[in-house]
Amino acid sequence: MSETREAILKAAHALYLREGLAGLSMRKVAKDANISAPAIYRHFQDKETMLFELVAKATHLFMAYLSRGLKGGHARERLELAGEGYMDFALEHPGYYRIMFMAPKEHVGLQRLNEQAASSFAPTFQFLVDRVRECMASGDLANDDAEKVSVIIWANCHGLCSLRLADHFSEISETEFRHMYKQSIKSQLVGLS
Amino acid sequence: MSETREAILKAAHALYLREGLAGLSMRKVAKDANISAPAIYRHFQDKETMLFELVAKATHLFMAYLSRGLKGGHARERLELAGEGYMDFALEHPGYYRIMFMAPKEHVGLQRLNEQAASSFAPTFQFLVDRVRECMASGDLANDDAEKVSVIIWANCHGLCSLRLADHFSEISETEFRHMYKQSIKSQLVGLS
DNA sequence: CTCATATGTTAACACTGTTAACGCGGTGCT
DNA sequence: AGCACCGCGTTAACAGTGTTAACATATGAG
Repeated sequence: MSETREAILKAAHALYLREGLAGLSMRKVAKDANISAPAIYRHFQDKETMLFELVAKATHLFMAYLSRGLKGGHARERLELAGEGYMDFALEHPGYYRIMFMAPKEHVGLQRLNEQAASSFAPTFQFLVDRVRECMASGDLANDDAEKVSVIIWANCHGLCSLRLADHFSEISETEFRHMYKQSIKSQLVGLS
Repeated sequence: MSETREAILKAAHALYLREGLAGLSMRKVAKDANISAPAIYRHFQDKETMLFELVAKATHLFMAYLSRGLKGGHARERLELAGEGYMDFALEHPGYYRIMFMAPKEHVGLQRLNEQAASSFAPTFQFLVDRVRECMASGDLANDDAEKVSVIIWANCHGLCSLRLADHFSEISETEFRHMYKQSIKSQLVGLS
């Protein structure tokens, strides 16, 4: 790829992690990349597509976290470990998590981003579905529509993580949160088995 | 209250519902209220506090939806109905839901809003805790830390609703979604009882 | 009557994303 | 070699943003 294109992405990456989406302006990115702002538009259609590149990287990292689950010895353990990987990703990379799952399309004018993110996210969702199918095959989960059950599990994980990241219960310590998260998953799996 | 203050809020309200947060600009609000933009600042400290007024109204409406649960005959039913009220609110007033629960502080520069929203939200959370306590007393839920269990339930509801509102599974029809939501709550309560 | 206060105005500042117009350097074609 | 093209950068500019300063006007109190 182009030299400066990488520089732009690197600058945008760092700036986003430093100041969040609100602080991410094209002019700042340009300055950090030692370039003028309009030059960015030689490499990216607009701000949104530039952002999407970051999301793509984040999705890659996210997949790595989920894949930790594969270390598990049996189906149920693999599913639970994947769930913990999900939480680890959210807590260790809140900036990424926010832009991946918590940016409502209308809020910042990111319609297209969401669509693209959704499609790039498909394989990681498939990973979850696979874990669920595995559990249904081994009897760890009751037989049912695997995709639907996956969504339910995903929503449970996402609910806790997103509320946490939106500071809706910041009074709870991180270890308490992690504990609650695990318990929530376990009790939910009980309900689904 | 002041005459124009109400006009401003009304205009902001309509504009937000019409164009979302991205389209809500002080100048547009001013124009809709037949006023000049800086005049707004005679009535509100800044955009954020103006928005907070809308959130407060939304919270009021939200509480009404939750309270539908009280129609239930016994503890378990009241809890489940409250959960459905939660979903109804999210689906019928997605704009409100988004700004209440899905606006990450850093994204739009709404730090203070989130804090205030959190405090104004406290009573509605208390309502959920009460329902949970009731279920523990009646034996519908296992005895445990009621607040923690409430958070887990809330997260489950929020996870499904927020993913839905973020268009993360827009391929599912609304009736399918409602069905899945109910099933998710039921199975979770099984896990918690 | 006068003075203070509340409430509005216009002009302006410092930003934002984005486009237009221009220029420079290298590459390929005749 | 000359010339056109094109990728890549520049500066200037546009339309929009939240917000503040400076100024005006009306209203009510002493």
